[in-house]
Amino acid sequence: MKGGMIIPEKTIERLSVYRRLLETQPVKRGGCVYSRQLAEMVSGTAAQVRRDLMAVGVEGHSKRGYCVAELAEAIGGVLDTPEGARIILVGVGDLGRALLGFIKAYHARLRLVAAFDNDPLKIGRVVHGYRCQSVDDLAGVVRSGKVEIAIIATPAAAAQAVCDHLVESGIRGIINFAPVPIQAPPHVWVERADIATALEKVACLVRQRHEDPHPKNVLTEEQ
Amino acid sequence: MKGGMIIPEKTIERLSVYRRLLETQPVKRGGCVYSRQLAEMVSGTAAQVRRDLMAVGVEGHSKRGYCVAELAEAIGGVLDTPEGARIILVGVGDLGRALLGFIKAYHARLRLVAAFDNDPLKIGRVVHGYRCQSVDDLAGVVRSGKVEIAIIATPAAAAQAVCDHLVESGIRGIINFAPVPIQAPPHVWVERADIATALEKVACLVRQRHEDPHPKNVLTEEQ
DNA sequence: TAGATTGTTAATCGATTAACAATC
DNA sequence: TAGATTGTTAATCGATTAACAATC
Repeated sequence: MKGGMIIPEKTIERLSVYRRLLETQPVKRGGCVYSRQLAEMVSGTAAQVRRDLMAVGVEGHSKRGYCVAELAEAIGGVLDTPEGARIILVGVGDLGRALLGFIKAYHARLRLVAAFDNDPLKIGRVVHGYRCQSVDDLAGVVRSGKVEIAIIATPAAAAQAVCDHLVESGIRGIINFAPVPIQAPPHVWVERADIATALEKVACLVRQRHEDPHPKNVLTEEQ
Repeated sequence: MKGGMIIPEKTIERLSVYRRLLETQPVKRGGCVYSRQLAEMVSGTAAQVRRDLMAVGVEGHSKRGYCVAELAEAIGGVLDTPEGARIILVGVGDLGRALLGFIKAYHARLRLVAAFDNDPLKIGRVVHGYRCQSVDDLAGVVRSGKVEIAIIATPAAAAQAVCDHLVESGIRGIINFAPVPIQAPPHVWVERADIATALEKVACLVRQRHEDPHPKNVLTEEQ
């Protein structure tokens, strides 16, 4: 990949998935994969896989495909912060607990700096090896710990206020699991992770498809 | 909305968000909202909101905007299954527990038919009011309970096998929280809900933007 | 009326897919 | 060589945004 250019959002998502597959699949003979094989694993097309891999700057071989080890390393060069991204979690309920488990599993690439809650019963308790702190300490920790990313796993009612504090403290990216949209300035990337919407979406799509096996798009229907 | 047509995926996602905002925001004076106001709440454009609302078949008023109550009801007509979508959960770990909490909060629109795990210590236990059953009963429950949607919240290693059982039992939609892609036939809608990818994506995007404040797209760069 | 908003079409933008010369 | 695959450009597709007549 040439320097100073950005990789499309969707490509980044797929690169993350490709790498996890490369790391967990049993090693292919010769340690190589074809774009066609990766495509099959993600239910995509070989052309798309090759286009995605263009962005990471690895070279394939017309006979052998791509070297698995080299590919995984090159994707890491695109996705990873060398020392691991510095991250905090706000909201240590059931979902927060689950997220701490995820982060722990990815400890090589993600550094959890702190976890926060406003419930006095939770403050001081240790979850998945991380101690829960008071949200009153949030701004200080974000600033002094050079935290780049925050996960909001609070109830809907608290999300915007937490977001505002994070932005003010210099956060750069937020992953929002609260079932409500939050507003942040354009220099802060907000990733929606809205479970309620995902559930409603699938329920609706499944019903749409059931009721009409060959539906047309409402906005582009031909007469 | 005219019958027999499908609504774009992205529009469905936004309709879900609009409705939740309409239901939770303090009622505007006169019980009306403008497309511009909804747009601001979701950090979108007024044109997009109006285009989305075209699909639900409500009429706005050039002086008053849209009637909140009427709009929320009309969105429900598009999104909701009248009796609530029939859903199951597979995997009652931390994440599964959190999801049961979410589903409980949406009990009017989602009917949890059952929750499953393969851990003998969990089977029989009650979580958020739902009793955990053995995965051995999965196929039978899906078939006899006419379950449309399943949530996979298992470890990565179990996801594909669970998916296969679900598909065989006649499931119509799957939301996959396991950090691995699953393969299903085209008549089954699979929605990715990959937390590991979301974390890696935001970490990468935040870094990209930091290193180059005015980046170009790697694939469409002009010379 | 003047001004703001809706409903809708056309233009733009970005992402996916098709196609194919170059390679082994 | 013949055949499959890569790397890349052009074509297609779908989603977003701009524009504007109709409305109140």
